[in-house]
Amino acid sequence: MKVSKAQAQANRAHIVEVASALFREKGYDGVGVADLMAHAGFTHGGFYKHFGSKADLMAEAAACGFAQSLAAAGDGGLDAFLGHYLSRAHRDNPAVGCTMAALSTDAARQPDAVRAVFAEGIERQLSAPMPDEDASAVVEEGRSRAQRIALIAQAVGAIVLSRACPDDSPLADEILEACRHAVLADESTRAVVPQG
Amino acid sequence: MKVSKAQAQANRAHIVEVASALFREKGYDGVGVADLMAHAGFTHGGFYKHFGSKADLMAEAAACGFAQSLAAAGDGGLDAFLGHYLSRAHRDNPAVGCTMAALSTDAARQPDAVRAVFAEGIERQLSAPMPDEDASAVVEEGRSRAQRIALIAQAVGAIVLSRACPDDSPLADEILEACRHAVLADESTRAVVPQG
DNA sequence: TGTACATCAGTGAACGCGCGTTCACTGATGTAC
DNA sequence: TGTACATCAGTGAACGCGCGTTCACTGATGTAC
Repeated sequence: MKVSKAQAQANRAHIVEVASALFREKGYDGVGVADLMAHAGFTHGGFYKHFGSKADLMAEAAACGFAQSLAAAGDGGLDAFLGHYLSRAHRDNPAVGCTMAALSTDAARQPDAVRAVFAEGIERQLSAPMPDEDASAVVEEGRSRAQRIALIAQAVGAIVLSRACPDDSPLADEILEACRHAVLADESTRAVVPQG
Repeated sequence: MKVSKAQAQANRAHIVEVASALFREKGYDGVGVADLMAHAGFTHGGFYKHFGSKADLMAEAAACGFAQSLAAAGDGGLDAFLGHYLSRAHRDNPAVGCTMAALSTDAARQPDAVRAVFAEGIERQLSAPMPDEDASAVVEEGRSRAQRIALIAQAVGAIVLSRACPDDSPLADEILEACRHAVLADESTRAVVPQG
């Protein structure tokens, strides 16, 4: 049975969104094409009417994930951002969380097309307006690019390490808390010694 | 053909070492039992004379990787450590690099037995003597546990993100450099404002 | 506006392949006498 | 020390299964007249 062009386009977008979540949860190798299509409400045969290969979908799903992150971030201050990003909720729900934290290692083993999307996604996170200590505006011109990179790396590393621990591990929670405090402490000293 | 007990034990250790490197390079799902045994110089059938399952080997291989890291680290100062850890050489050779950076995301999707080894491995990295700014010993009692966690998270995050970029990406190198500088800058200000 | 036909999103069976695991077998090692 | 036998690390074929991908088919959509 054919379907209207608009419906087909919507179905395609739906598949990408579902894939984006499933990949983040189970990794690229942890989700099969049949799996994925079933979760989206289709049979697997139609997959190749939309995508050239599973790797093509990986790239599109990653782009979708990065777009979602950008839409979600950046409303509150650094404190609010860290409270959300370095939370147990984020750690325990990778499907709706940060694509960098969930799939960077998987992406590293994929073709350049997928990794190019990651580089672009990271780049866009860097260019996006970053949360600043809005009220206590001791800082004059915000973080440097290098400082934004370092901040993102620390946050991603914290989630990655925390997720590697067993479910009830106290260390898993400690990692999140330690990094939250470290970033905020660094933030407060940056005003004193601006030459970061 | 049977083999002496000593030889069998050596063969087993060899398989674990080979697995440790291959898993770091290609991920847990990227290496099959037959693959792995062939790389170690055996046929796949004998695998289950040594290990109960592939997951059992994952845990042992991770422990082996952590032990190697501990043996390799900690001789120089922080500068030397970062120069090695956040280098292109480390990023481009995961097989002989840090297990946390290479497999934490993969481990997060594995049974608790594997993740327990990771938690223990992270814990041991924290307890190990960490590189300090030996000569310019302005800092009195070294880093706090939380500061060590934050340092490791940042270093791991930097490698993970750098590896997700395409091979010739300038961003991949920039991430390493930015994090190296950020850590050293933080180190120098920590002397000024000891309350980290 | 109404009819005839081409398009193509979605279906479901099938493809070759590699996966983790099992198993009967081999033959040197290690042990009992 | 020498012989007879049990052990068990390693071999290689085979197991069922799920993978990514292909393909003939369906039938509503979209188009040409």
